[in-house]
Amino acid sequence: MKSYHHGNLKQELIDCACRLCERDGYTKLSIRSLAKESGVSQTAPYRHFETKETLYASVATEGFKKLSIACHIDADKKITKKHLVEIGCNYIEFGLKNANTYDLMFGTAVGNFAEYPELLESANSTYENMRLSFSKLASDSDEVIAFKCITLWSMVHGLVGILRKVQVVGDDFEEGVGPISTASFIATNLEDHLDKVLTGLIQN
Amino acid sequence: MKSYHHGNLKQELIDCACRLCERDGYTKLSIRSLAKESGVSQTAPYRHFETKETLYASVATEGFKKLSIACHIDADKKITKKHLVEIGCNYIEFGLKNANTYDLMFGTAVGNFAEYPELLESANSTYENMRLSFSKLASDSDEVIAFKCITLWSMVHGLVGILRKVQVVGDDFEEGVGPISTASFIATNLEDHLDKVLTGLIQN
DNA sequence: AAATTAATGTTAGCAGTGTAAACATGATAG
DNA sequence: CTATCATGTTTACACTGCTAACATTAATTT
Repeated sequence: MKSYHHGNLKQELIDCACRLCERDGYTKLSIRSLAKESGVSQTAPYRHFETKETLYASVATEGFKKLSIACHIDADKKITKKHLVEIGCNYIEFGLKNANTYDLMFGTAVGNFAEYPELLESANSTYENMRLSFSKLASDSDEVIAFKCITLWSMVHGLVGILRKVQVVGDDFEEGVGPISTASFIATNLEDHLDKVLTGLIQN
Repeated sequence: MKSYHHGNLKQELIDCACRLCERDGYTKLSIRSLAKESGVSQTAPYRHFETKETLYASVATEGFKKLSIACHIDADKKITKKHLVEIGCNYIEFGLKNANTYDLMFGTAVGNFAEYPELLESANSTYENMRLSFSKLASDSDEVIAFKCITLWSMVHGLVGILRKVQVVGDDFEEGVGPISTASFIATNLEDHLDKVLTGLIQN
């Protein structure tokens, strides 16, 4: 009982893409399979996404929105180091639990965010949230805040990457004191770890 | 004047793959185009690489070897913080200048390093080098050394990722004090930046 | 040295992909 | 009611990874 016009195809494609992308990785995602899943012809998606990268951009946009939510701290009052540690932990948790989507967000599948206004906006807004938190931590200059912000971001971003990589290998190997078990240790003591490195960054 | 047997196909394919991968990104790399480039039939590469991932693994292996060299510090004597800063800088420089290869090394194109002994070995050896440097910095326990090592690695790894991402967008936008110009600032003051964050990590 | 085997290369072909062009249908605006 | 425009379909092309069957050369064994 399906009419010629689907009615809600674009959103359904995005939702489906998000699901499949997270399940199998964006590499396995094909426009054709997506179309089939939505019971529509192979090329129908092209009415809504100029190219595959456009679809990727939509999925990545959703990803940044979710990341923003995951990293959101509701503290109107003063923000402490503990809050920032929490933000960092939530960030890393998101990156590890949504690894495939995370790849799409930070990999090279979408070349230049500037070509996709919504994506650029959602990514900037994620940054802006973190920036705001730092601005509530201490009365630093904008430059210093941005500096701290990027430092924390690159730190947690790096941890996501390394922890994931080592974890995969760790499924096959488990040694005594090598990188693998060390990474596992860090992963299970994230709060302490972030606290330690953040202390060096902020003198609060 | 080419004989039926190429003689050195495997190595030529790897070399060619490394070149093309770095030039266009591993996504654009196809076995068929590679074969054509080497003047050999479409399926000849399959005699040397079971699957495309195997080829990726070979390129990634070369990448880790180069990264090892880039991060090598010849200091038999005592190693200082300054040396580690240098290692970090060299690492980041490698990641930024060989961005496409770096993607292959740390992305998900090669799923599990353990399936490719040479890759696992070259990656581990890169880690081992860094570990050795830390062991010459102070007489810490193995656990502490591994901890510091992974922390530095994730830090520089994260910086590579964030700097690249922001740089791409920065080609189109350039603001005053936002993330883009801040990242540029960090990129052009890498040594200071690494020194600052390393100071928090080591009490030397 | 001859014969057998293993390594390496080729041809043909399948199933799947991104995407463009031409066409069909249905919703909407005049 | 009609014209237009957004949306969906069909067909087609060039490309991809990969397999199977076959050809040629190198290496090994007798």
